[in-house]
Amino acid sequence: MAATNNQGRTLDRALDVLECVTSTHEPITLTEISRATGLHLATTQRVIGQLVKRDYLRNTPRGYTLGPQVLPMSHSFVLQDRLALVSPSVLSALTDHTSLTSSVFVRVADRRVLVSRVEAPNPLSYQFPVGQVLGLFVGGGKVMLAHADEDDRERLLDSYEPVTLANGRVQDLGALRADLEQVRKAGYFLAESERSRDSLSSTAPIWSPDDRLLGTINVVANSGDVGRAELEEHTSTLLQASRRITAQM
Amino acid sequence: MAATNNQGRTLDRALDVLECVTSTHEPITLTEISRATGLHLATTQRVIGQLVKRDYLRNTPRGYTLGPQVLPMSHSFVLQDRLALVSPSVLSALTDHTSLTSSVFVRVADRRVLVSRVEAPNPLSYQFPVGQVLGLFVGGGKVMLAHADEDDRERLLDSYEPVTLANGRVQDLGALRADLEQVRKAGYFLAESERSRDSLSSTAPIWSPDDRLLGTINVVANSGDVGRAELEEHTSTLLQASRRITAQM
DNA sequence: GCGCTCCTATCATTGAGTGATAGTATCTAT
DNA sequence: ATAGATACTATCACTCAATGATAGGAGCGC
Repeated sequence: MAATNNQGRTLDRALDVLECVTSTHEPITLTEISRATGLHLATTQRVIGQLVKRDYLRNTPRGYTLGPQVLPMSHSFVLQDRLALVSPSVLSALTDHTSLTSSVFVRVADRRVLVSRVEAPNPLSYQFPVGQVLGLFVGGGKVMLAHADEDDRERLLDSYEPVTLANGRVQDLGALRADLEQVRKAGYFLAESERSRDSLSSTAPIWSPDDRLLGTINVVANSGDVGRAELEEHTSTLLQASRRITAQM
Repeated sequence: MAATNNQGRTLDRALDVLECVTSTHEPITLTEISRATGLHLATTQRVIGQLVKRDYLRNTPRGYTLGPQVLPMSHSFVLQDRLALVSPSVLSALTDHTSLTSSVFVRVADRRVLVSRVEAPNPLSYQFPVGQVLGLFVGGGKVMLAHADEDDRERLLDSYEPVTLANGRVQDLGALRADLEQVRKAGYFLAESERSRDSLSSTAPIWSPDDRLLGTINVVANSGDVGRAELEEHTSTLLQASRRITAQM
């Protein structure tokens, strides 16, 4: 599950367990965790015991789930993190101008995580989706991947396997590389039903004042409501929103 | 900061560090964390190094803050936890009937944590407050304290120091005990400007089908908008909402 | 310059984490 | 009922990773 380093092993293993329960969005049993993480059953049990004692995990009849102790951390993160603090007002303005749902993602390990979102006037889902984890190989994830360090990017691409997009197309490594090149050239990426069907999204990178990649910002629409050309017209607004965030960092 | 057990020490200490950064809602330096947790500087540094490497902490110029890796855990918790899943619909109905903001809290260690909230038509704050941590000695916290196990409750009361409520009254141990008795007798608690000024709240316990305390549910209003008598009238609605949650657990 | 604080790196010691083993509980199938 | 899975809990000797004292850099103010 993670690098098998020999320093900080105990903590690393505990975090492996936590992330294992996190990525499974259903209750998971002790033995399943043990298998998924590759840890000895006894070790797994000891770690879990500690995490349960401190309310990071909870033991339900159907297996272990995350415990309520994880909530204060996210709450505190949102109050501490500069990007999370700055994003909402910029996203509100962006959604006002475009009437589209807008979001900010940041890179976490080999994924991206939703940090802030403002729903369009006609909201899609009720559930608060902050913390949702998505991949780097489809849709707006490509923007994050395109601007990653070269060695980092190549490491990720080495493990890439072709996937079928929501629009039916099979995306092989060549097509992905072409998109990444396109992202770097154009400065944004417009995805047509890549991650979910009948949706269009446009994504731009967010840069720090010293030109490091902080995350991505995007707008998303239903294909029925908005056409590709119409979305293209919002490109300058999107890029401007990105720069407004940069200015406040 | 936590029990100085000799089993699971490494993990316990790491969690101490995490919770230390969590409770401080501002960046905090290495040495400050070392002092606050009582850990050796070298130990603190090693733990932090691991947590940073895995994006649970982040190193800003002004000190350490939480990292984006904490967000997926909360997201997953909300998708996994029965109470968090059930609460929103009940809270929506409660807010519809009362026109008041309604919330569900659960106990975490010696505190309570906001798990779900539905804002009143005239929303108070924009910021998403789920994960906010509050105490057990004021306002709705008393409901949670009143129904805790006796030894647990006495342990908490042993460390109690009189506090000044937002309404100006000083609450000594006797007054607190009287309120707890009142909570158990009446089955709910009406607080007048205890935690924050010019606010009224009414809080009821949430029971599991086998009569264990799961959390609390409450409604809160501005003193200007709603009087005490008016809030009392919503008591049966509040208790009914609590029972609706119990029925779905 | 000196002194102070904060952070990083090194390394011998040791005790906490480890994992094999055995024991218990629960369920299904026959 | 009995057998036989499967899932979980408890025990304990070994050993390797966590520990913390120490020393070394980096930055800041006086």
